Amino acid sequence: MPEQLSTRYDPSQIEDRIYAFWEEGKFFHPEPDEAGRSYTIVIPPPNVTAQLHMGHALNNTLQDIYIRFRRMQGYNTLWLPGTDHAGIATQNAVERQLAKEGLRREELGRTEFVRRVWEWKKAYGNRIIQQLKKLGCSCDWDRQRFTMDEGLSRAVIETFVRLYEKGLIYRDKYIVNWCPRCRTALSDIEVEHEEHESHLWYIRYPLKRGPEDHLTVATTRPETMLGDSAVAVHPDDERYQHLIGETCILPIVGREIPIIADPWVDPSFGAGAVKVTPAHDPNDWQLSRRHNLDVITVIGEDGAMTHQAGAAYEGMDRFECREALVEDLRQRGQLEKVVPYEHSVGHCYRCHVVVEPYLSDQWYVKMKPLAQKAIQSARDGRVRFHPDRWLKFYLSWLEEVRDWCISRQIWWGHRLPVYYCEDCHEPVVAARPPQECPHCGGKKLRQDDDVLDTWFSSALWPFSTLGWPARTEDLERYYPTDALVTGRDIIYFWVARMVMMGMEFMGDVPFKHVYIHGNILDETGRKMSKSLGNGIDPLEVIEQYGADATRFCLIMLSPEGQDLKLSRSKFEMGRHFANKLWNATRFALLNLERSAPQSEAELPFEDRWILSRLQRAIRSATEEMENFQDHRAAALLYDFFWHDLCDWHLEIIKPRLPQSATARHAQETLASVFDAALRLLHPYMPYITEELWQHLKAAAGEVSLNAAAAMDAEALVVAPWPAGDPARRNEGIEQQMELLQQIVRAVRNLRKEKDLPERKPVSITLVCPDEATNAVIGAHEDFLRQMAILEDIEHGVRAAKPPRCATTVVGTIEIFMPLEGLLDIEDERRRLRKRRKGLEEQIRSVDKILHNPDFLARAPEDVVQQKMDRGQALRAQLKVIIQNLADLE
RNA sequence: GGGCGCAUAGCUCAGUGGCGAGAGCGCUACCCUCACACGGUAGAAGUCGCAGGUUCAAGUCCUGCUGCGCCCA
Repeated sequence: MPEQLSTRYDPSQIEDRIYAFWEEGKFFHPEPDEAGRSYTIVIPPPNVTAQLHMGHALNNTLQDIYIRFRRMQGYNTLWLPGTDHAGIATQNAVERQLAKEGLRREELGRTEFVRRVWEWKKAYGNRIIQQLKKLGCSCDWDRQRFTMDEGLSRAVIETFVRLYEKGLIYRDKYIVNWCPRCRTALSDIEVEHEEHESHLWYIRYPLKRGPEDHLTVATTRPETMLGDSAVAVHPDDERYQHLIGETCILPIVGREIPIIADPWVDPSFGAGAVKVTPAHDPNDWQLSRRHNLDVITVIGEDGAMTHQAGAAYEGMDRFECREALVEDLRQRGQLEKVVPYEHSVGHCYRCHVVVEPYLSDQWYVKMKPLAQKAIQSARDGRVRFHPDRWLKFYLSWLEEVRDWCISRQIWWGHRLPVYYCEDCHEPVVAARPPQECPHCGGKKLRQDDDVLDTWFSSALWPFSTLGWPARTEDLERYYPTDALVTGRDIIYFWVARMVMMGMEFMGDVPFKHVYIHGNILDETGRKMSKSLGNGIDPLEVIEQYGADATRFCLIMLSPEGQDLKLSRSKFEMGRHFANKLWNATRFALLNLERSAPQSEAELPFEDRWILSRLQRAIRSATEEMENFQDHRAAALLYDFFWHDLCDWHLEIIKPRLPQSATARHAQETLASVFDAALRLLHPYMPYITEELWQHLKAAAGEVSLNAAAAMDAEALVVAPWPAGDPARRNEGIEQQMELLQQIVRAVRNLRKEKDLPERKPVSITLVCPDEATNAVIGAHEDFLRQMAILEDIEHGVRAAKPPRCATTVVGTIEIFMPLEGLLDIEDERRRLRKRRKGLEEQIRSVDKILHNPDFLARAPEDVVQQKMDRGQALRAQLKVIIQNLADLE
């Protein structure tokens, strides 16, 4: 009850209790057979290893806002949560833990290691889920999924088998991006390119026919020369015509290798001749297929030199070998020169080690046919991006997509449903382990050791989580989902692949809208990262400022899709607003405690005004939310609540409470405006609004206010979104209020400028331009008296100007404040002259426009009219100022 | 090299061709007034990055340039 509410909002007293209340009430859990259109979001599953960071906080706040908004609008709303097994990242994390025990995974063996990862998952995997709850996320936790769950694993196997049978999955020997640290292949997009300042080494390859002649090749990776099997030049390169078909001697190694011609060679690179290392460069590999060259692997899967690299280098790390080799070449005089060279080097996106091109057998998804459908569905507008510029980004990748390497040489993940016959060595792809080889009938089959890329299972997320391949009620009801909220960095990794898989297996897009939000940066504009240590921990922020403040600030600070520079102090704004919300509602509650007598009188002016303003807020907030303009909706609600409701309405009605002829009206208005305001703010600030709304509901019920009828929902989280009521809009009242507010501000300003005490009542005279305006003033004398702290108000069309007074003008209403002995004539003249100058300048600029015949001829009528009105108003004001100035001369 | 984004008050940012260009923080002055000092009232503060162009009208549209950031090659 109200007296229990402290004067400061303390989130720690409320948040956990409210969250438990929501969970017990099962408010987040929809049933597919319930009425209403559905609204569904699947969470971008955080890595099971993850801890909540600011990016998650923003991402999930946005999702929660849309989910809560739609839930209140009456949709059958599902926010499906879960986590992702994050193959490489999780395996790395568990290996680090083992290392502390002095163990390596190879010592444990695969089965035991995987068991340890599951144990680890059990211990730490739920951490981020708890953190999402802290943030207030209204996910349906009963439907929580994990990519390694039995169901999702079945979906993965099913997908693999079907794609294979369709010819869209194949195995090939090819140069892949290999991370020697993680010891696995990576897909193209898992490699991050960085500019490195390095060197270009020019090496002399002597010719066989006469060692005094040589050919110079340039390379950025000299260590690979140990695996060279040719030197290539462009067929049209005149410098080398005579050498094509000859043989040269590979320095140090002494191997004889051919000089070949191939149009792929860029004659402008280095000296125009390139060394060919088929096992360690994708282009060289292609070239070797065309020219039937030997393939010699000199760098192993661990990044160390193999025995094929020669006894001198075997076992050396690739970079160590580079130095040793360059030194050896130098000593033999075969190093022609070394020039500084900047080039882009690939790094593993998980561990940041330099990626090595590595020849191996891997499994691939043939992307073109799948991409085609994904391109089409976005072009057709069945998938829409917000902001829409990301559509181009999405399309540009899909249009040039290369086949996707999906096999990973790690242990944690979905093992490939591929079996090899030990007799005929043919691969067999099957959902269940086959009893015998379909090719030769052999009984001995061994499953492939590799697991699938984690993103392969993530690509199925929008339907695998709903039960696919089974045709479940959930799948029928909630697929396709409505919105996907994510960051731009995984548009390729995840968004595009989900669309491909959704189109392929469900025959429909996985979501209709993709909302791409910005990234969170630190104060200086750098990405927040663990290694820089510049991150702000959202849980600490929640602790310090409250979850609602955290959420509200993230939304207010991040307009659609823009990055935001964040610092801890920015969250103060949210805390202040939460406190304002708390205290204003507390004020309302205190005044609802006593019941006031019924009244037949008409609803007072200020009540009708705030109800009209509320209507405006409801309509705009709803519209903005429907267009994914959450930050605009948040800003306008902030403005409505703080400025219209607290600064004006609450201040005006104070004297009417607790006892007056219209006290009851004030109560009714308070109850209904706060009810609506709390509903509108609920998606952004769910905890505090739920708490306050529960109090409001109780208080309104106790004094049996009509407004209580609208509060019959069990909880705010499932209360209906405020409905617009155009009948409540009143343009005339809003305009009158605007005028009154201007007068109040003008008087306050005058008082301040004349150094009069703020609380001491003064008297004023208002000279109105017409009777209509005079009537408005007359009707609201009490309003002015109260808000501007006035004693006597003289007003009339011909009201007399008092002697020795300060003057100001609102529109064409003259405001006089008698000062008698206090008036400093010189100061007053200065003030009026300054005002005159300002007005003259404005009139000049308006006149300039109005004197332009083209403007009058071409601008729309209402714009012209508006400008003319403005010119007239300014002139009228100027006239008043000049007259009053003359009075002082 | 190609593409995208950003540049508006001291700071962080809103701004959907037509307003005296706004907010929050900070700053100045005065107020602990019985919802709130996490507050109130009033105020100062801006060649809207630069140069052209389109338009009756440009912070807003177009072109070029500069600076910063991101993506792809």
